[in-house]
Amino acid sequence: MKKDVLAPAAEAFTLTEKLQRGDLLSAACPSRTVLKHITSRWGVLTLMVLEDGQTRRFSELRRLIDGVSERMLAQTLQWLEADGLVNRVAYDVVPPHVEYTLTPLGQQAAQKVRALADWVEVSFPDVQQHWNSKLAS
Amino acid sequence: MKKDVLAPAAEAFTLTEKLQRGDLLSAACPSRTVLKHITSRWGVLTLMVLEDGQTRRFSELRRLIDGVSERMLAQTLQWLEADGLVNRVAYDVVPPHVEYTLTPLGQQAAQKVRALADWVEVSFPDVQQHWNSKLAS
DNA sequence: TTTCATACTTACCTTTCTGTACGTACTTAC
DNA sequence: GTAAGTACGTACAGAAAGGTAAGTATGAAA
Repeated sequence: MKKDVLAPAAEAFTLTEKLQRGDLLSAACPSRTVLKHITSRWGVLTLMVLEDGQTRRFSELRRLIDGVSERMLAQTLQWLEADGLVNRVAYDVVPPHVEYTLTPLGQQAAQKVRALADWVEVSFPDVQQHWNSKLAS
Repeated sequence: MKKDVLAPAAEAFTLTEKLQRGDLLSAACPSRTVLKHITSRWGVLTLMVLEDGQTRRFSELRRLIDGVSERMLAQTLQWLEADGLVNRVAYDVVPPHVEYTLTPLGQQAAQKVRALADWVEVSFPDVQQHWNSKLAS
């Protein structure tokens, strides 16, 4: 059984690497991992929900994001947390209580995600129309 | 065409369906399919590359998007074409020649995608720094 | 007293994704 | 003459994603 990898192995690269902008078109660029987390099936929806700045509990997120399983939500939140996009605060109480919020970095990402998501929702009728018109051919 | 055959059901559906905005938070909403295509591993990169408005040949895209296999690029382009985001023009010549462009709808989507991709590339150093700082804990 | 809710984790298994390899029909370059 | 490029389609297989079910400690509600 293998453990889920949250972040790639740490290389001892320093200044040069840290300061350089990622290049998504290069297969080897680790920025692809970040894109993967953000654009993952549940990552997009999670960021979308948190984008309004509200603090949400795990169970709240689970209810808001229709269809996520607990397993996947937990995994997605861990990815986003590891990337520094979401903040996790756990209270050590008996019925567990954990709160999630976006970090400043996460807010930025979430805004881009929301813009895309909004576009999809708004433009969906157009896409659907295209689907329908293709059926006739 | 077969539209007539489907008329009763289709007719009752059309208005509601065409005019309604998608709801990505609902598991059953078909707009999730569109999001899936756009945010798919190669979908994002394909839209990114086409975003500059240039017409690209299949092989060009393959070279620009480092790491895609022919199979996946073809599949991705078919999804985007079916959704009305990209335009495919095939010339019936012997060594195949096919050109891809964004449709107006696709341009809109691509702009949102590019904004997100740009953010990822620019903010990647921050994420990386977060990865590194976590290693110490 | 039994049940439920919380925030996960883990094991197990199914579904989906993705890469590799091969075929094609013909032209151009070497 | 031979190899390479073009834009795919298809079959096969391994990898990854994702769902389901079960377990946990405990307080609160029924």
